[in-house]
Amino acid sequence: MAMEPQQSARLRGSEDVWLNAACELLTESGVEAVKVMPLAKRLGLSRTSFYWHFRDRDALLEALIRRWEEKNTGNLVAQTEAPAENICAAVFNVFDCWLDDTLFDAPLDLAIRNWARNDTDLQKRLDQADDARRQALIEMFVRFGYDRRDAEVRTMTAIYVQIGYISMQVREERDYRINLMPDYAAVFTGETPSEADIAALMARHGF
Amino acid sequence: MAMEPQQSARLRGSEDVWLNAACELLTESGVEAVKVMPLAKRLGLSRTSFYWHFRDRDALLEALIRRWEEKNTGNLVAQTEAPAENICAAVFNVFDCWLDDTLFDAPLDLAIRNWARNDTDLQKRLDQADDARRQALIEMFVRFGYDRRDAEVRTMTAIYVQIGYISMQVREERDYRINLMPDYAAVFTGETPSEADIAALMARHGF
DNA sequence: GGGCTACTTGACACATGTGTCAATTGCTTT
DNA sequence: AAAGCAATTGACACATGTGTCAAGTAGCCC
Repeated sequence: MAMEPQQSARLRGSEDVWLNAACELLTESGVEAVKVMPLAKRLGLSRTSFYWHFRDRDALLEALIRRWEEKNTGNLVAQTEAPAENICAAVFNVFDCWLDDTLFDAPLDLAIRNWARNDTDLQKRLDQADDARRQALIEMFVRFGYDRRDAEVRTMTAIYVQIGYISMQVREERDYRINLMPDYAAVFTGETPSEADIAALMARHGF
Repeated sequence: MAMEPQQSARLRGSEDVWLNAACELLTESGVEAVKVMPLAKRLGLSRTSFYWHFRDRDALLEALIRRWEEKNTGNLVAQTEAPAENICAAVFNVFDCWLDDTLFDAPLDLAIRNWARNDTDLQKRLDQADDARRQALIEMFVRFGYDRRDAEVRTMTAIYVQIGYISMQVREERDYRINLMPDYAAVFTGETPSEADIAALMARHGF
């Protein structure tokens, strides 16, 4: 055991080490799997060492929630507000989230959703996040001339598709996915995206 | 405790009693919650009594999977094949599943999906079910003149919306939901449903 | 090299879960 | 009322999880 070189430079960071491992376990197997004992085994550390960094298991779970809150919703809302010439280009801005892991952590979002089903407090925080995302998308459609009711249905279509997609854990090649995006944009908006907008989307993501 | 009259007529059924309780726990809180001890507590029975009806916990879980397999996919596929005059009417036939609990158990579907994430065997069975549903929907769109690629995108939109909807556990009034259905049908198909088809959908569900 | 601090450890106490077994209860059938 | 089967039970043995504590180790600053 413990054949790794002692990284004397990075003594600080043990807290993050536990948190990262917890995040992996959370996204791989759900909250129920985030237990101190398996975590310790995975890290090759003593189980009790955990309690030097976190008060208890609950403190670790709270840290996980904070990490999620600080990442996903903010970027998604920002993408709906990015400047765009037409509705398809605006939708493509949102699609950036599904192509760029630094903008949105889909597995984490899914894990939080599943967790919230058995945790009333977390469900409240999640509802707030969902509300913010919904409002932002509706405003985006309205800004491009859709009437409110139509904007709401198109927003919910886009949101449900996104949640359904990550919920089914689809494993597609990146280029397969990006190739379908113009088609999805057409369904979501009812308009056919222009070649220029498609090219811009592609270019942003290295195609 | 146990104030219920002893239902002497229905001694047989204890197995179902455990299975139903397990199904409730599964849909409410996930597989991790389907444990013999809490189950016994909920039923007001001794924990060990369970082992007279099932060999072990795994046998109970297997029974839960069977119950799901025998219900959801079959009805959904059947609805895609129901006779229809046009694509909107066909989509409305599928929507019957989201309005009639006897056709499709959405919470159970969600619970199975979450469970499958940590169970390779179950994931395989789920993949087969999803494949069957996908093929059936694609054929439905193709039958009404959509080209294959378009049919695939529209199918995946419909499937993701459905999964996303149940994954987010939306709680809407039945009549609110049915009122939006013509709008969703329009997004999914690109066609506006006729008043007659809308009226038929409503009538089938008592509106 | 002595001591500080950051971090790790094993032993202990306890809760909740699984599964086995021999004994018991309570309907029905005769 | 006796026998028989269906269903239930408590005691036992064991695994995995949580959290506390006092003692131990490693790097670093003087």
